[in-house]
Amino acid sequence: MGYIRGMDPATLAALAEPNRLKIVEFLRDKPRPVGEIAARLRIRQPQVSKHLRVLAEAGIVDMRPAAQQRLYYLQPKPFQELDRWLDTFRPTWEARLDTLEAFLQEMQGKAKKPGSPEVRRSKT
Amino acid sequence: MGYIRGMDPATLAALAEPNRLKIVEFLRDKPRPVGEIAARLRIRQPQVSKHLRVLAEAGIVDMRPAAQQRLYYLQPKPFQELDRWLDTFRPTWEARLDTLEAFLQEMQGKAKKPGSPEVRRSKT
DNA sequence: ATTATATATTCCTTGACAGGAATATTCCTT
DNA sequence: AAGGAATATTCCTGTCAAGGAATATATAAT
Repeated sequence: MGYIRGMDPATLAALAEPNRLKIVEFLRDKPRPVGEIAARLRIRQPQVSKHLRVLAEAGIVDMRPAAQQRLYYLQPKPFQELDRWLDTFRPTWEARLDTLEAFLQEMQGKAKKPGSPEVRRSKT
Repeated sequence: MGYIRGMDPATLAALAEPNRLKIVEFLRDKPRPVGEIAARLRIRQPQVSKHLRVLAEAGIVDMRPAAQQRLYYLQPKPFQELDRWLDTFRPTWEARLDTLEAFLQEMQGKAKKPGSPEVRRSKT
């Protein structure tokens, strides 16, 4: 653990596995016991338990025992973290084209070769 | 390709690799040539090219040639997609505790669990 | 206590992937 | 045309993660 600042790759890695992503989406509505997840997603129970462990270690889910069952549910924190991370890209989305043009200009001047090549600009 | 609806795991997989995540963050501000990325992140050039290929195949970056250089820049679409996906969880974040409690109630209907915390419903 | 139900863990095998090193390719310069 | 600079690709190797199968653990019911 760590990642005081920035996005934790572990969160993304946990979500990147297709079956785990489906599990997360299945948990979106309400907590679910392991067996129900396995039945719904047609994954064998041991694999579901393993995936849930990975998700839990990433802080994406937590669990509450209920009799022999274990009710798994989502934790908001990783999603909020991901959301905040995405926020840092919004400025880029909008200014992207401008930045590209500006940067191309800048590059051509800054390129350490004298006699800079001609700038190719796409027509609009 | 595919994934008409829902989140594409490939996007997450591409972002999950630590070096690739750093590359993406480095590209946040403006387009960069491969060599600059390699120098800044202290990764060997071939590995950077490979990572960029993965990112490109995931639609996260695109490229524009400038002389012998290749300027890589971010593509907004995957981020927007990720953002929309996150939106589908927002309702859950807020109602999470309620849902949990409600579900536990329902569960307890057939299985009593001792030590269960008192139910506090913020629902008026 | 024994049995049943629900879940977790272990062992094994296989495939994917990341890094290193060397080489190929592309484009510019002279 | 030849050489140089920037980037891409290939081959190799080690590591790690995911699924299958079997088994262990926890809790409940009888």
